[in-house]
Amino acid sequence: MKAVAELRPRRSRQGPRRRASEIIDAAAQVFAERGFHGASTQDIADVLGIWQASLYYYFASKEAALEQVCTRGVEGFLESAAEIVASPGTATEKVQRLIESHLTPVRERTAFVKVFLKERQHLPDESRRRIGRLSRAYERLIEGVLKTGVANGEFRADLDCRLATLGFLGMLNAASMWYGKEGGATIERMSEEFGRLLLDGMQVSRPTRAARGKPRA
Amino acid sequence: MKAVAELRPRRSRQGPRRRASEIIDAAAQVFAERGFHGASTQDIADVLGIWQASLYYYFASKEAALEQVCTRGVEGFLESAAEIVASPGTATEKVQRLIESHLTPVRERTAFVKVFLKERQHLPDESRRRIGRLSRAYERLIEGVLKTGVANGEFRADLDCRLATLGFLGMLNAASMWYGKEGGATIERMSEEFGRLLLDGMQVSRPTRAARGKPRA
DNA sequence: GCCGAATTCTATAGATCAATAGATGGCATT
DNA sequence: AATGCCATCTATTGATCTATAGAATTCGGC
Repeated sequence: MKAVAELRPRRSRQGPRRRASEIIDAAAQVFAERGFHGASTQDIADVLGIWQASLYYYFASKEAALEQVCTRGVEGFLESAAEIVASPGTATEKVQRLIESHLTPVRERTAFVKVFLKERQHLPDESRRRIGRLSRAYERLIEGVLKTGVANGEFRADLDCRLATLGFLGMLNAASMWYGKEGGATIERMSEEFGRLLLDGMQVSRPTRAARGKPRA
Repeated sequence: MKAVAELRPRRSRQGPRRRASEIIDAAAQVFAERGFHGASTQDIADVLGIWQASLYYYFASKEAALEQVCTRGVEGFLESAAEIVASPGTATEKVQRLIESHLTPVRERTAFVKVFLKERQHLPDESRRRIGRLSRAYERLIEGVLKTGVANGEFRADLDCRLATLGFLGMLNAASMWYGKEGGATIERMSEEFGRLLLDGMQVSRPTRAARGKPRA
């Protein structure tokens, strides 16, 4: 429809990639708010103050835009996890660092991470599979650290590493959904609190829960 | 389009609510698979083997169908949590029972719970607010149990009850997304493993993580 | 075998939306 | 100040989808 052309400051030419990145930022924001199918290309154009058809100068299809958003949503996770896994340190220390490195993109690229988590299922087959492989590789890295921890006695022998990995990711990924809406929930606080919750539940040797469960009052 | 009329066994008249419930089951299944906006009413009709327009005998609009699905997706959570909270027992015991009661609907009504979790944002204002109130009341019940546990010394004094509640729900809700896809992940196993993870992370008095973190190998 | 209600079908209106094609205007460089 | 490219606009097409209206069919009960 209309696109308040009068108010739009004509963009001076920036680096060639710069404007393209603004377009994808807008797409990420809109997809995060309304979902991929719930958002129209018009919605994206409105954020930018340009006409709907102009978007097609930057991407070939709405699905291609989703792919770019999701790609930015996963990028970095695998790399920094691999770095942590390869570095020296106990499994406990690695888990703590994995938590921090998982939450950092949530602060830096909230919309991208949200879209990756909720909308990647709507990607066309090829890119969905590509991104699915990345996710699975990431999960495997985490699960590997847990298994190492079990093997060397840091973690309980009966820890179900697969379930613990899924629980770990479930807890941390939920954070991306309410980050920004929950007042005091900073990345630092979450890293600390979730680190304690998860690590204390994995580690060995403590009295049974039933025994400790008795309240003193 | 077409709706294989030859193959469809004409439904004999069942209880008045019975057929309506089958329609909503189909909607839940389709919404869970493709998302609310990604699913067409045609998709729902295809599952049932009837014509798209016939659905409107059962609901007034696609959004009304979503509302019915989401309502069935939340129902029971609040009631059984309230019952647990009101019953006698330690906070530890209550948390364990809250975990089990949260996961049970995931087995019984997987599609409904998934749709509630992922699609409720697309409900029209009024019903979204109604369902939002239910969710928040549920969260408050859980947070209340954690606070009680901190107050009576079962849980760490420095436990961030709000974050722990959100982490708790994040972990458990993620389960509904992969339940059925992860081979050995039964509700019982998950209750047990997630119970240990979360409770051990909340309870008091153990050596520092750093000290226990040293591997023996 | 007929009646009436429950259920499904047929036909279509009306809206929305992604995507294409080509025109237009500005800006940097010369 | 003329040129050429980058970015956006204008106009439109065709597909898809929700929803409505009313006709037709089924079935249980009589």
